[in-house]
Amino acid sequence: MNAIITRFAPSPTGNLHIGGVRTALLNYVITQKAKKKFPKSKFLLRIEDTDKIRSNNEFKNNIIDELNWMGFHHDDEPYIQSERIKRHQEVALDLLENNKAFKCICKPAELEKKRNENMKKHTNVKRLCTKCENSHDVQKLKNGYVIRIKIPNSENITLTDLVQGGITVENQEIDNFIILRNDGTPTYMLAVVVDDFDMGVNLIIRGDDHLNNSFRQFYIYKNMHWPIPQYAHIPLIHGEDGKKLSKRHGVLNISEFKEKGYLQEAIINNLILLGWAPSNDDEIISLEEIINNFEIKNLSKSSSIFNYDKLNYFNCYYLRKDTNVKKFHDYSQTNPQLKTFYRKDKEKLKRIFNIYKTKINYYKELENISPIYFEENFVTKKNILLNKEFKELLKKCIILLENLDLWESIKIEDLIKNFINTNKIKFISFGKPLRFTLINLENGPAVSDIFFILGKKNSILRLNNYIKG
RNA sequence: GACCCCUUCGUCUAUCGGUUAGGACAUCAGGUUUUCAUCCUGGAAAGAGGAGUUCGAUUCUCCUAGGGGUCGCCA
Repeated sequence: MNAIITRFAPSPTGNLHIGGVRTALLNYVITQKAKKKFPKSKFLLRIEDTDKIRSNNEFKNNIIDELNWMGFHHDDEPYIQSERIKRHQEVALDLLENNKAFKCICKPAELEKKRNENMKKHTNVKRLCTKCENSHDVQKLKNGYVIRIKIPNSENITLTDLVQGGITVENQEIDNFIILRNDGTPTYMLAVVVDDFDMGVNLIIRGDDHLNNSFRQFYIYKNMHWPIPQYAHIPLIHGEDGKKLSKRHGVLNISEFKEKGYLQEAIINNLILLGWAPSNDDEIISLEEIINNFEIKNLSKSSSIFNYDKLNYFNCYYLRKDTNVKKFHDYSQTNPQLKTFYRKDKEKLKRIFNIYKTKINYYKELENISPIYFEENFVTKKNILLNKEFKELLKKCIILLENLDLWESIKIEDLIKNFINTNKIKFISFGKPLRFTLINLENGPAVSDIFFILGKKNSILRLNNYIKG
């Protein structure tokens, strides 16, 4: 056994998606685990941008940035597939010269028509070009053709997949796929194999939507006399409707999760539990523990549905940890609204976070919560709770508050408790209108915490303004 | 339509032939609490259906049904 070389190979035709993050996570975890035994193991990143029309740099940068943000650092510089076209062409010509591939001049529209007809007739839709391979005229052409791979007709292939197990496919089910396009550029099917071989990739972990491709790509490996890598085709994540995850399922790009204030460890914890479970019952699990315990062979073969409730549960758990207070600080610098509050009074913002962290699922929720505490010309709204008796009590209470030197939640709480005791009233009958007077909300944090957030001066100002108004 | 894969509570899963089928999220009910939340305790909730193999099947085999993936000069 040797070092394990894995790769994450996204195409930059969109931003990094939660499904892609999971694939990257699994590649990363497996490689880190392997590194403990074989330090030369590597996790590579390859940008598959052979589709020039749909690929762009913005997507490429997003993928690289977000992968780094997640903490899935790759070894080596990112490989850019389009820079290796010459090499891909070389392999295509090699296959052609060795009679492992052939030129084809079939028109896409004709093949499309034939495919539809064959589907209706319930016959094979895989070998649609039947004439070109045996036509001397076509094979002698100097241009205006595509190059297709040759697949023997009567054999079958069995591949052993680390997740899916042994799978056998008849060659009849494999098409003579194109390896070099009309314009001389390589297709994905060729480029992916050439690059994986050249980079020494020996374990391919990818979505099981590629499972069928393995059987096609097998013939490039075989004809080039290259070793077949190990495969692990992981089941896809689905939306709540059981369908492949897509836009209509809501937030999906990792950038959006980041922007909302989800933490990396919550996302990782949530994703690793799709299709896998740790041997003990403890589902709160760190990346380090995942690396130590995860086994790809224990991954489920069936797809799983992405669940926001559980993600929120994990995020809520992690963002409350004291060790993650710094993350809130970092987040507040990336969120425009929180950043202005931070500049105004960073201590106040921090107090808000500490008091609200048991009530929120992700940081962005503080956007709606914070403004009331930063409002400079605060005016208490009308409310049925604010009756005459309350007003009279409040006047007395303000005097006590003004005399309180140490403005801390516990001290304030004691003061209010004493106050209600001496006045023989119930906490709730005084506390609730008091909360409303301060922040125009009936429900929320303990009133002593609200006082603490606002600070002595501002709290008393708000109360006095209410009394006057 | 063809090929390949899958099927345990609503969701994610545990179980490597014998279990009161376990856990987590969500949900419901109590309790703590200063409202909301947190937290604690408890409840309800599952082997797609049918054959077989076996003393015994959630577990092994087959069939059916349902779901998913693939079938591009996209990746």
